[in-house]
Amino acid sequence: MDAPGFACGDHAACIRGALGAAEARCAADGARLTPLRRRVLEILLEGHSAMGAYDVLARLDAEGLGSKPPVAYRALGFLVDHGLAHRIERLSAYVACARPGTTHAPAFLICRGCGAVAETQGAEGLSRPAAEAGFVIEQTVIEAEGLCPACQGPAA
Amino acid sequence: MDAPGFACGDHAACIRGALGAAEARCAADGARLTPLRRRVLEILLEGHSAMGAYDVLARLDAEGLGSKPPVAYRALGFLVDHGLAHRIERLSAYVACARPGTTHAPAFLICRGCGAVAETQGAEGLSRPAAEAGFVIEQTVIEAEGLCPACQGPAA
DNA sequence: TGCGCTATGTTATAACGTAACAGATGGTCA
DNA sequence: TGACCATCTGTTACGTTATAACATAGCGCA
Repeated sequence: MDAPGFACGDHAACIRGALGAAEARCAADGARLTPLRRRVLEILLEGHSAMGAYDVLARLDAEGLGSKPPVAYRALGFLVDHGLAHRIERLSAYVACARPGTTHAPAFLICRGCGAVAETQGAEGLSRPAAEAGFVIEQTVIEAEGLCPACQGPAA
Repeated sequence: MDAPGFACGDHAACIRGALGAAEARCAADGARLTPLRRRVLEILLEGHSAMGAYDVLARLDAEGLGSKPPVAYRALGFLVDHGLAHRIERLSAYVACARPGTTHAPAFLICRGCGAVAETQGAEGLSRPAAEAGFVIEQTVIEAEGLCPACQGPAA
């Protein structure tokens, strides 16, 4: 996936790279990328857009890997905790991280036409007002909803 | 309520002012601030922090104004549509707008200690990456979670 | 072997949200 | 005045999202 873009040139390579980075990250953290967790990450990567926890769960169920909500939520929680996936609050959904391995405050562009989600650099305009209010930021949610290039031409 | 702050000097005055501004805004929009909608706005203003739709509904129910979810969700939807309240995605909750009457892309500072929510100016750092990606922004969600000044001293 | 840790499996339920239809209210216009 | 229309409110029923709590399994190691 390109930096702030909606297209990745080679999706198979994109997935392989992300999985490799995820393994490196887990090794560095002393965390275990178990088969279940790895499969959930793959499912998110394959979709290349945000998926609801129950969508992921349906995939797991079809593969015999689990059928109850906590299975999906725990795996997703693990991925989010380790920076391998992000939760999109606006959609109550999850996406694979486009930049695993780097600590970041990501921002997301969400297309309401096709549902694609692009990850970009976190616009840190919040620092100044937070400092003025004496507020200490721990996490940020920065999401924009609109139309991606492909969905702008035809009337939505 | 002060601009980016967590305290309002005089809450009763703060509520009166917000209600007045809401009435002006509805008049300008040709929208009707019915007793139910007005009461929901008052409930949000009294709390001075984010409330879940079901918390609002419980208040309405106690006052005999409605007991079913759609009653609360419709009133909250009206307030959000007219810029009189905002939805905080991170909390699945709602706050009264601190700046009714002005069109804005608000940002929020959410204290995880006391639950207070401060509204600040929308940090528009998203414009540049969006433009680079050819993305047209329609709405933004900009929220930071952390600790307000009052909750930083004592260990959380 | 038995302990302790982490991960996974399962039950049950809580919390959040909405589609669809029914009734009430108030304005307008022939 | 009365028919009509639009909007708001009331209600049923259900769908979606999420988590607490407890049970089971596997693994390393003293």
